[in-house]
Amino acid sequence: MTGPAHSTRPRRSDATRAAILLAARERFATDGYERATIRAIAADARIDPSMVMRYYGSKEGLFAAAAEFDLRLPVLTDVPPERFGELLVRHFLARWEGDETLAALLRAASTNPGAAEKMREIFADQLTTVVATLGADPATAARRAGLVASQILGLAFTRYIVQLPPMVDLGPDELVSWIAPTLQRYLTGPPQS
Amino acid sequence: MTGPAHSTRPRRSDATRAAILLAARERFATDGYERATIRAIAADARIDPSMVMRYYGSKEGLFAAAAEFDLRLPVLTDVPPERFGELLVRHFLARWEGDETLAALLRAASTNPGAAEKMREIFADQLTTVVATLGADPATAARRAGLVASQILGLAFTRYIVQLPPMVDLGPDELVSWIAPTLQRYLTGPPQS
DNA sequence: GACTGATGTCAACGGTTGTTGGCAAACGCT
DNA sequence: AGCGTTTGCCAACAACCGTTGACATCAGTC
Repeated sequence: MTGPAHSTRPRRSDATRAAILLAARERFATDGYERATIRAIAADARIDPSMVMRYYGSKEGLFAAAAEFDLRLPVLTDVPPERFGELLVRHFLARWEGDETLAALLRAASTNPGAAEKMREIFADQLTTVVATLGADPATAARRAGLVASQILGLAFTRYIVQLPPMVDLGPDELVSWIAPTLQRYLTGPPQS
Repeated sequence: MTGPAHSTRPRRSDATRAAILLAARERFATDGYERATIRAIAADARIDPSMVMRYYGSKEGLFAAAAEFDLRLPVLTDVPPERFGELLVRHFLARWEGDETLAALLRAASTNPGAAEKMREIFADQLTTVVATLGADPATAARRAGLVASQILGLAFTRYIVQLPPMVDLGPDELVSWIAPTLQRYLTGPPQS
C-alpha cells in the first residue's frame, strides 16, 4: 500500500508523503491520538504543517493512513496443531516490536472511535479468518479469535503501554511458555458453556 | 475516602466536591484524559469551571482524585485453591461494571503518564499482595500477578474499550468458564522456565 | 448588625490546536 | 525559453483549552 496508486507514475512528493507517515506513526505510537499534534509530526518530518493537510486531508485522514496495518499472520495449515499457541505468541511479539503501527493503534483506540473501529476490523477480519482455517467449528471461530485477542492485547497493553514491571522484565521465551498454553486452549480447547 | 478528611467537620462545599468528582469520573471514563475537558465536567456538575481549579488545583489533580481506587480484592485464604481463578474473574467483572473509575483509569493510562503510573501502583501493589498470600513462592508472586493483570486488562480492553463483538456478546458465565482456567494456571500452575 | 471567611459567578488571559488561502520556487513538458 | 502544474513555506484565522483574578453572595460569629 506504499507504492504509487493506480497506474500513475511515481510523484515527486512520494518521499515527503512517506516521511510524514513515518513521523506520524512514531508520534501516534508514543503520544496517542490527541496528544500527537500535526505541528509536531510536521516538525519531525521537516516540512510545513500545511503539507500534512494537503496530502492527507485532515488529522483523521492522516491517522487512517498511518494505522493501515496487516497483522501478517502466518499460515498454520501444515503445522502441528499443538504448536499453534507458541507460534502465535512468537509472531505477535515480533510483529509488535518491529512495527510501531500496532502500538499507535493500541494507544489511539482508547480514546479515538475511528481507531477503535480499525482495531475491531483488524482483529475481527484478519484474526478470525486465520482461526477459522484451523479446522475448528466455524460457529465458534469468532469467539475463539476474540479470546485470543483479549490475551494478546492484554499482553501488549501491560508490556508496552502501562509497562508493568513484571511484564516488561519477562523475556520472550518465558512469555511464550506462560502464554502459549492460554492461546492453545482458546484455539483448540473444548467449547465452553 | 469520601468522608471529611482528618477531624474537620464537614464543609458546606462537600456536595459540590462530590458532584465534580462524579462528573469527572464519567467524562474520563468515556472520553479519556485529554478529550475530557474541565469545562465539560463543570457543565455536567452544574458549576463554574473555576470551582474545579479551586478544589482540585489542576486537571492533573482532579484526575488523581478521580482515579483513586481500591480493587477490593476478596480474601481468598479460606477458599479452595482450585476456585481462585473463577472467583477472581467474577470479582473483576462485577467491579468493572459497577464502578466506572476503572474504565477511566484504563482509557487514560494509554496516553497519560500519571494514569499509567497509578495503574501500575494499583495492580502491582494490590494484586501482587493478594497473589503473594495464596501460598505460592513469594519470588514468583509479582510475575504471576503480572500475568493475571495481562489477561484481566486484556479482557477489559477488548470488552469495554474496543468492544470487540465476540467479547461483548459473551455472558458472564461463559467468560468465567473460558478465562478462569487461564488465571488459575497463572496463579497456581507450575513455574515456567 | 457588622465582620470574616467560605462559596460561587463572570470575564478574560495566554497559549495551542486543526485548518485555510495566498504566494514563491522548482519541476516537467513543448 | 515559456507555460502550467506540482511542491513547499508563510501568515493567519477561528475555536478551544487550562488557568487566573476580581467581584458578588451567603453562612456563621462576636
